[in-house]
Amino acid sequence: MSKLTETLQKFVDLEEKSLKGFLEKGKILRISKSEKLIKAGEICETLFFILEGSVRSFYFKDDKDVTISFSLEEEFITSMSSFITQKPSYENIEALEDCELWAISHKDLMETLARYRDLEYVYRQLLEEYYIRLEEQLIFSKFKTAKERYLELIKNKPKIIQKASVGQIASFLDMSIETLSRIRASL
Amino acid sequence: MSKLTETLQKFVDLEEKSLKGFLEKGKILRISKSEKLIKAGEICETLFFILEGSVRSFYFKDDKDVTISFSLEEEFITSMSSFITQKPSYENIEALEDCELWAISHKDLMETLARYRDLEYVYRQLLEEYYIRLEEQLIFSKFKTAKERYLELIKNKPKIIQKASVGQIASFLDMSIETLSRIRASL
DNA sequence: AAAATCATTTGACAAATATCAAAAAATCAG
DNA sequence: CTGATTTTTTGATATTTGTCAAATGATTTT
Repeated sequence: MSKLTETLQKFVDLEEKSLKGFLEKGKILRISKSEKLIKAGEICETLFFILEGSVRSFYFKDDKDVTISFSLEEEFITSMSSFITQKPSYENIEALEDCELWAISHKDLMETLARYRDLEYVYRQLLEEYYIRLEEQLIFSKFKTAKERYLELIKNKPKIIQKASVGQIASFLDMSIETLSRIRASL
Repeated sequence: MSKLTETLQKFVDLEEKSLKGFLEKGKILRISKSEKLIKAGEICETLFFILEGSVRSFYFKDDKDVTISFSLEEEFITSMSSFITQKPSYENIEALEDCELWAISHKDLMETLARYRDLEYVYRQLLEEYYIRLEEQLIFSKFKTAKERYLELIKNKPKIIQKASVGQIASFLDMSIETLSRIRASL
């Protein structure tokens, strides 16, 4: 749990009561490999923080599933667009391995943010951080070749290589399974 | 200026003094076609709102410039990562045509957000909106073919077709000038 | 352990797009 | 207006990556 506290305190020291108010609104939950946190078509009511484990977010394109992101320990994860708009999600999120998560409902989060000014400030900074990351991902996908994208993934999230299947990684990197297999063979 | 007010009020009715406090921190500025709002290498100190005109954001890849986004009237624009982190920008932003902008400095914005709670809330919602848009763009670029990406641009931002050059649009859509030219010929 | 299922690799070929070169069209300067 | 420059289009070819099919390897089930 201190992982969550540390992540929150990265930006500013929160007052004790804000931190406490926030933490006690959440629940710990454990899910096992392949279980879904969020299902396409449903409204995403929950923001998760990964205490242990890793998850994968994906869409369906025709019949195949296409990976959008991988998230590891100490990251917040939700179907952002569904969580924010409270409309049905297009995205699925599933556990890549057994996970321990901290979870807070949309309603509780909104109430907590409204109550504690310093928490609202932290939430804003989190949003900013996530925005920048997404922007980096977009630019990265524009500028790099298939091989460079793979090498970059190894550098940034090496753990993913062990935890996700070739198919999941390939769709994340926007290439076919075969192309990824050939890139790996060439290294 | 009421365009800016409307955009802010889209989320919640701001108190009169918050709105006033915010608006009077900004300045109106006019720039002519091709002038730069933000230059790569410099720290981006300003958040702009486009009252009239349109702008283009781009990076340099080797020697060529690659368009990252187009922004039209009634949108906020800045080099988000530089503005947020206050580190040098990798991004350039230039006017596609003569523009009228509203501009607020990072320092003034931060002070204003700290002073007016309801403004901070609006800023958060703006961030959320921009996040969702970026996410859509990322997914969109993953799922569509060259032709579909062009048709989507026509649907979403038809004005851009008139205002930007073929080269600018091609790099935005992640294809060569020649491919774009052929797609246009085939319609 | 053998059979069955699933995931990954390899090969042959096809499709999409990029690159290079040149022609045509549009824009600009004097 | 006219020649010069730039932008866009068109054509020929090369490259990258995808698709399909088969082979190999790994994992699970009985």
